[in-house]
Amino acid sequence: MLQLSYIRDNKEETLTRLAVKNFDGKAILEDVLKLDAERRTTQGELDALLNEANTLAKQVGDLFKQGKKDEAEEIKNKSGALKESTKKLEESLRTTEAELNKLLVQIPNLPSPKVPKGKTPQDNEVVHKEGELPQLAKGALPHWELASKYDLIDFELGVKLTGAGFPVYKGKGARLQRALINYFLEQGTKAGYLEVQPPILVNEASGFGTGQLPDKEGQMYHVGIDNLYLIPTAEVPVTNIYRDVILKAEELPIKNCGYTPCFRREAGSYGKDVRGLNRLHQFDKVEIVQVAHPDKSYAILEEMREHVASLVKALGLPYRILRLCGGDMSFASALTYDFEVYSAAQEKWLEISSVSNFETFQSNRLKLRFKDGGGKPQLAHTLNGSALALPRVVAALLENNQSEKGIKIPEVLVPYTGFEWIS
RNA sequence: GGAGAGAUGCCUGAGUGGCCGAUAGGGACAGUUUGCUAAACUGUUGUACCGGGAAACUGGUACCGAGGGUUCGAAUCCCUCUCUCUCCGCCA
Repeated sequence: MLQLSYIRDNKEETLTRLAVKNFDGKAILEDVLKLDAERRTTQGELDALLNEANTLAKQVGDLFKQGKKDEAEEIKNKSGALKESTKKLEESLRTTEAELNKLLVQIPNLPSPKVPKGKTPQDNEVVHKEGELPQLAKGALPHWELASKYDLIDFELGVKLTGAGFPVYKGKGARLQRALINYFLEQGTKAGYLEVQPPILVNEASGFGTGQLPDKEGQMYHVGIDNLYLIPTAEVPVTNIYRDVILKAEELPIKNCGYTPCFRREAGSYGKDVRGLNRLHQFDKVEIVQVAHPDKSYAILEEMREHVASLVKALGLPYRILRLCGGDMSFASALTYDFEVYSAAQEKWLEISSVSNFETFQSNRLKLRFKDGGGKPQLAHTLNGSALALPRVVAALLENNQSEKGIKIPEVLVPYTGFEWIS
């Protein structure tokens, strides 16, 4: 959620930057500013009335003590009359605030000045590319066929138990999952992130805090009986740790990492994009989250990008980093780097990580602030990134590392898998 | 799931209708004292919004789990909800 004070003081700037995200904010901003002005007038009037009512009430008390009953009664009547007007004003203030809020949550975050213009993924800017694209022998298989050839993942069994998009990992397939999770967590810890293990169901307030609610309700699984949501990413519980928190400046930056399963309904997807591991309803991910001082957040974004790059590199996967264009960015992000690895058998790039700076967009909702010395609390910046999401890493590893001998496990993973080959 | 107790500031905890934005203790911070440490003493110690001011600051309003009600006046009384704790039941 954008800060109202910022919109008020920088209307034109806001419009221009929203346009980079292909968001025409003209009408909504007009309404926001109008409601804001209304709100302030109403509050001014209400405060004046309440002030009067408070003064009168005090007088009544004093008069009663002095035994001046008649005078007290008189003021009581006066005060009672005020109540009508304060009630009306309170009601109108509440309505105005609700309307204002409803509009504010519909406005996406402003993209940082570095964000390229554009509408589609084709307009994303490739900022880095590394690793040789593997030349596979004839007859190379896509990962879903490798998965069944070596009995690593059983998609049909998952359908039986739950439905499509809930695979069952078996044997070395399961062990590979566990190895990747451990490896990623270990690297996160080494990079100074505190490992946390959060709940994977969250309440509404948490969903709102990171921006999944109210709009993206349909993307999350909802446990109606208890009104809880299955998390689509660890970002939600981990970032919400800091909801309604005022930190000390010296506590920044806060670095957390965590592994969780993630659940996404992925309503509306279909076709070859969802084949095999490409898109699942349940998947595993290690997430890194930072809460940063506003002056440092972009340096930290680069640091996080480096961390993710080091993981991909260590796994020996050819990858590229994209700076997302305005049209392809998420609602809440100010700047996003996407990591894609090349999947040789499918001959396409698969997104395996997304690293973003949200600036104050989340913290404004979360009321996540920090205090510098005796100063006023100010909003912190939040950042997060996948480090990494497993399924597509697994897909790329299986496909790129296949040969007649089987599938070669990257060296860094061997201590965690306990085997060098899947064959 | 059943029965009971409770929710107050950074923490503990007092406060049963006006003198309460809120006693006290602890913690933290600042100052004084001290050769250092410790101790002692003094002071400070919330957030949001509206207004004034260049600013330090200052006037007002709201906030004692959340929402409603009674009243001239609510932390305090009433109702609803949420959560926590204790005991019992069930249980990895």
